[in-house]
Amino acid sequence: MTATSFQLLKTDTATAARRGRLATRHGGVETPAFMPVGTQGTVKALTPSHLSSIGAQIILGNTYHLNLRPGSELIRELGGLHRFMGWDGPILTDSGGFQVFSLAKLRDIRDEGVAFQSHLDGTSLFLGPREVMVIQQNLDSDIAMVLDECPPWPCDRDACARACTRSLRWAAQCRQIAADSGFLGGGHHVFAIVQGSTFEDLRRAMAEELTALDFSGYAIGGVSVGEPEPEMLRQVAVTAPHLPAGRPRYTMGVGTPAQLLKMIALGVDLFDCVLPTRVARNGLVFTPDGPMNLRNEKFRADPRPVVEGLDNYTAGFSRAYLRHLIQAGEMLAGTLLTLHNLHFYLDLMAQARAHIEGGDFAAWSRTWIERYEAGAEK
RNA sequence: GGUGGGAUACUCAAGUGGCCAACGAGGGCAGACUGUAAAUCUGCUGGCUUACGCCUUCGAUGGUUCGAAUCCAUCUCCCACCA
Repeated sequence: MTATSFQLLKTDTATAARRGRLATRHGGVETPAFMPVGTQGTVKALTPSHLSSIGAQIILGNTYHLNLRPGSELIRELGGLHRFMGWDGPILTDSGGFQVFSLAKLRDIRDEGVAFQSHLDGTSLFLGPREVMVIQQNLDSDIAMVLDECPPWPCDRDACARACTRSLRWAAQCRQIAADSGFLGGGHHVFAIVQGSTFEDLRRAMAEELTALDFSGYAIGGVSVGEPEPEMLRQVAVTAPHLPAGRPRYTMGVGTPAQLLKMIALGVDLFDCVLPTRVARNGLVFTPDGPMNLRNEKFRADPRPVVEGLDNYTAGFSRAYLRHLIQAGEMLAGTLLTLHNLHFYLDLMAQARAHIEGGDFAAWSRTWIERYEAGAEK
């Protein structure tokens, strides 16, 4: 039922990079793609029209957060998340698995699911496979993620194996619930998530078992949880080859611009990360020469745009003005920098797609990464 | 002219004999941020120094004291009230 939803248009010869197209009920996604994160039904500081203007194809929402506030029932009554937030492109919703990690002090993992204590008011909230699928169905998510347990780094092998076993069972249950409820038949997707921390054999085994269950897409989870970059890349490198070639591959929660290119070369198609949006609100912008802290005094009178040649609304303002907005605590700073950072990411993905199509992805990305990392060290 | 109150680092503002290079806030400078408990958090903010430490500071000058931002005297400026 999902076999034709992902089209592999081209595979790079020098790397494992892929150029693809994912169909959803709310339109297609050209891959490789970066998905801006809109946890609470908004990509922070931006309007949907901003997102469209910089070429965003698909955004994220979050099961845990939206169910706590305003509640998935309410969103269903009001026509689903797309209508509720005014975004009619595709939406992928995370299952709350990351909150197992990020809200570790406020939850209790059981075999049946995860009992959370709300970070807002302390009330109890239970998220099991059924709950997360019902919530994501209420949200009318185009791509629902299975419930998973995202273990921290480092993680001992036994704990990791238990997390994998639980996550695998939850994935199978989510898959079944989605099929029984008609969610899958209605054209929605359910993506599985491979865990396994730093243990290659656990990752491989989980990838193979999930593949046998036939999901519409496969995510690599358990990265960007505090591990050093080489370890992160290794985990992606050892997992991606065990995922089915005909389905989209999604590395969850990463990364820097250079990391994205490195993972595209490993055969990853989709990414999401709060980095560009979060750091934007803290004054940091991405450039081809590495990140740049616009708060710094050296930009006080700098008349140049953030990055030459990147055409978006923010490009009409000087670094000096943007620095002024940051210094003055003006919220427009968050908007303009977020717009820039996301456009930088989305434009980078567009370039990657073009170079995969053009057959020179390896050389282009090597040059791009060299320049970026040389600038980042300064 | 008289009486009372006040003058502390970039700003506001604590501190009334040693624990004071001096609380706190703001401002400034810098760093962090990777499936968002984040428009957040952390560090520094007299000078020299990696640090130990040394040096110069609390309106000015002089004094008391082993020791003063803190006590005394005089002066300068500011505020309030009375003439």
